[in-house]
Amino acid sequence: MAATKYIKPTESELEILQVLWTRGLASVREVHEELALTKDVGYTTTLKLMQIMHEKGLVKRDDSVKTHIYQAAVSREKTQKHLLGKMIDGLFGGSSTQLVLQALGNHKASAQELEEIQHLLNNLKKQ
Amino acid sequence: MAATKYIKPTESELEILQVLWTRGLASVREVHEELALTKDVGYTTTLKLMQIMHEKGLVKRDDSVKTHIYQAAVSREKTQKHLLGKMIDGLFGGSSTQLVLQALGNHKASAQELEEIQHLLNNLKKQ
DNA sequence: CTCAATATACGATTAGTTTCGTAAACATGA
DNA sequence: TCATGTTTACGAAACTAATCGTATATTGAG
Repeated sequence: MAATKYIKPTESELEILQVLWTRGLASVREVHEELALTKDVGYTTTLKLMQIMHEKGLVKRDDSVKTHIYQAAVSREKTQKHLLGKMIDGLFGGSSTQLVLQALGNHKASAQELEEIQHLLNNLKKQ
Repeated sequence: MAATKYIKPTESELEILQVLWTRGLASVREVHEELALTKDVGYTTTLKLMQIMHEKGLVKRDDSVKTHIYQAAVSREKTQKHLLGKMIDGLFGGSSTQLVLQALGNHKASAQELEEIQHLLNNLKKQ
């Protein structure tokens, strides 16, 4: 039983996955409209990308109806984990702590968010 | 006065920057030997990449001697900050906290590292 | 039914990345 | 000197990503 090889989404593919992760199900049109809010791109470009993603197995689709309905085939969490791990190894010398320090240092977090982190930290300390 | 545009290093370029960041100064040969430890690549490939990086302004070099000596022209911290910010926006919905939770959850950190994070956390809480 | 709107499919182009072969310059030791 | 090894420079090939034009199919309004 072959472990299905992890496919690294390209940047454009990630943008599309974003939309699918938050919407669940979406047509090419819907995805495109959302992308078009923040970038200037043609409809067929979005279509083509989603077709490629389908070939790669990044998305699933229901093509029993004329307007195909897509959904992500990879989970947000798995993808985050993979890319984060890659970044930690490649850019932070394998130290997740360095990454955490950098992230917290540069981006503002609310008091509530800090509490969440404190919570997790307490749990980790217990072990 | 134009803000010098941020150049995003490619994956291969990042590998080279890694070496330069830790060594400070290095010849192509030295960088190549280090890369060759973990990947199979020809010498001229490394050379070419470093030449391209020089054109892009990612590295500086002293070519007053026959064997050119290179060093990074972009700092590790700035690069980390940039790529991390991109990842937070693109993959974690803009929430650095989500990224931190994910990072701490998946990678083990030593007690000492946890203390470092606790420190930073305390400082952030005070504000 | 026919026309217009909208959908998918697909090929081609462009740009960027990575790779390496080959040539030319240069230094060094025999 | 001259042969050898090391270096840089350069061009081109192979590959990937992203873009869009055009053709074709399908649906629905009139």
